[in-house]
Amino acid sequence: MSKPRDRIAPSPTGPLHIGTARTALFNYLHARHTGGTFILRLEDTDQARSSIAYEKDILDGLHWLGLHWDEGPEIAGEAARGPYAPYRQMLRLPLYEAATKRLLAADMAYPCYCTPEELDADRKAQEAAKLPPRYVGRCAALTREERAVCVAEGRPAAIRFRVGTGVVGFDDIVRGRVEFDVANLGGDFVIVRGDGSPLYNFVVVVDDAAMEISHVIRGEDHLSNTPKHVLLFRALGHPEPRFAHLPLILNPDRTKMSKRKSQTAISDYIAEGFIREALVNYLALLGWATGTEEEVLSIDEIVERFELADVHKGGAVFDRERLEWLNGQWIRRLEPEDLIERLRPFVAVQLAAGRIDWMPPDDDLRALLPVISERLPTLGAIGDLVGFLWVHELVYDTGLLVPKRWDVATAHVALAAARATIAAVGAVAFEADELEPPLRALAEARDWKVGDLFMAIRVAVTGRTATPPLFDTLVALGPERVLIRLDAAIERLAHA
RNA sequence: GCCGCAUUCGUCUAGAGGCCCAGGACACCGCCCUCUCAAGGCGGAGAUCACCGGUUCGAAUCCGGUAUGCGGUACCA
Repeated sequence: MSKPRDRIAPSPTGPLHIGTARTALFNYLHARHTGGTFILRLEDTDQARSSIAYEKDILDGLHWLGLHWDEGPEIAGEAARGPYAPYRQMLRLPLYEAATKRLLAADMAYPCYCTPEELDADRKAQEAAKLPPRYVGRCAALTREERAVCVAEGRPAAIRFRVGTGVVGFDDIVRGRVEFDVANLGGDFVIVRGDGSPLYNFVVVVDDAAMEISHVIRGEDHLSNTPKHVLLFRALGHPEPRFAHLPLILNPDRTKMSKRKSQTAISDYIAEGFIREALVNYLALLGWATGTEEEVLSIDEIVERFELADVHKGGAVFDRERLEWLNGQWIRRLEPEDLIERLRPFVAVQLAAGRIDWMPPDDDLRALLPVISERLPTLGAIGDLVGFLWVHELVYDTGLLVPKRWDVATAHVALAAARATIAAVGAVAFEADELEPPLRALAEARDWKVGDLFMAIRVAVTGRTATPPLFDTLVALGPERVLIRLDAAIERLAHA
């Protein structure tokens, strides 16, 4: 048996959607697991809604996720890859025309001259009669003469495919046997618009046939289109591919995930600092599981374990909390240099937003890694976590300097004493291990709770009540700035 | 309306007739660790397996029906 050929066929009418990314991932997983070929095809026949910016967003997103395709369209000056080019539907128009002609010649399709008004009236009448909407077949049996009249009148002709009668069935890999009575398909459906442009349900089949796609893996929302596709494959004289309809990703209210109710653009997740390993891992686990208790898996481990037959049938609610947890898991698994590399753009964003005053050198970031990696649910959290390290002036509420058990005077005395203690440690010995003992001793000598003393110092040097461990933070700041900030805090308290 | 698909803790899921009065993970709660916040460890709470009926010595697992939800029903993709 020949190797599988799987494809993702996004339409550039919006940014890369979580659902498209998941479908792409499952196609990729199936191709890689079986040693097959993963193909990218751009479905850009909806010219009105397609844009090059969306196309770029989609391609970049797929690349970012690591879903590299074996065959695909030309992009940014790079030639198309693969023996079935072009991989962009607007460039394949002649193929659809040829297929249309064949269908027309065999009378498996026919021109339809119905106007939108007529169609609309039909639909309304059916609705009023509580009948399911379907094409009434007005043009199905036009004589040569009648057609000639329409042509002479210059009426545009859409092309309709004859659905015939009977039951169409197929064996869906995830759902099993699915059957539809052709009578419920809504009548002969349009495959080419009046303006000559072909429709999705048609081109998808022409292309899947031409590209020898063996497995059509897509969202469940396409399940009811499948009988039309099966009919078309047969009419075109091409063997049908296997179908696998994936469960939908859902909004919290269990409706199909949508922009209205959820964050759906992959680029938004990237911008927040989710990393590809986590997103891929999370998406793979929506609708599929290994059957073991393994959950944190690399894409290669998933490829190894993936089976289409193990995919679920029921929809899955997108759970951001779980994604965040996985993101943390993966951030902690990154090699230090890799993490620095990925963190840098997020620090740059802070700088550009004016939330920090300078860009820290990599050495500074590297030194921080041990204390920040377990505190980053997303890379974008870096600013909130340690942005105070890279600003000239701290902005905070003076009241924070006074722990609950203390009054202003105590805080003032304590910070002054802490300043002296820290100064006494000196720049040469400015290490966490050298700073902690004397400050603990100070608290003990004055009968202060160490937590209170440390909290006052923490706020004085960071402006925040939640930070990485205090002594590591002091070291990261360096002796000069620690003393300057302590002085500033002491000054504040003097006036409080 | 019609057609189709689905239904195990709040969420993601394990489960393919006895191992399940249902296991894991996220979230939640408590404890431990602890200078705060995390991370980590331990523990807890949380599912009459949608419902009803059948098959069977025995059903979350098989069969039928019902309910609910979702998807589709375009000269969108």
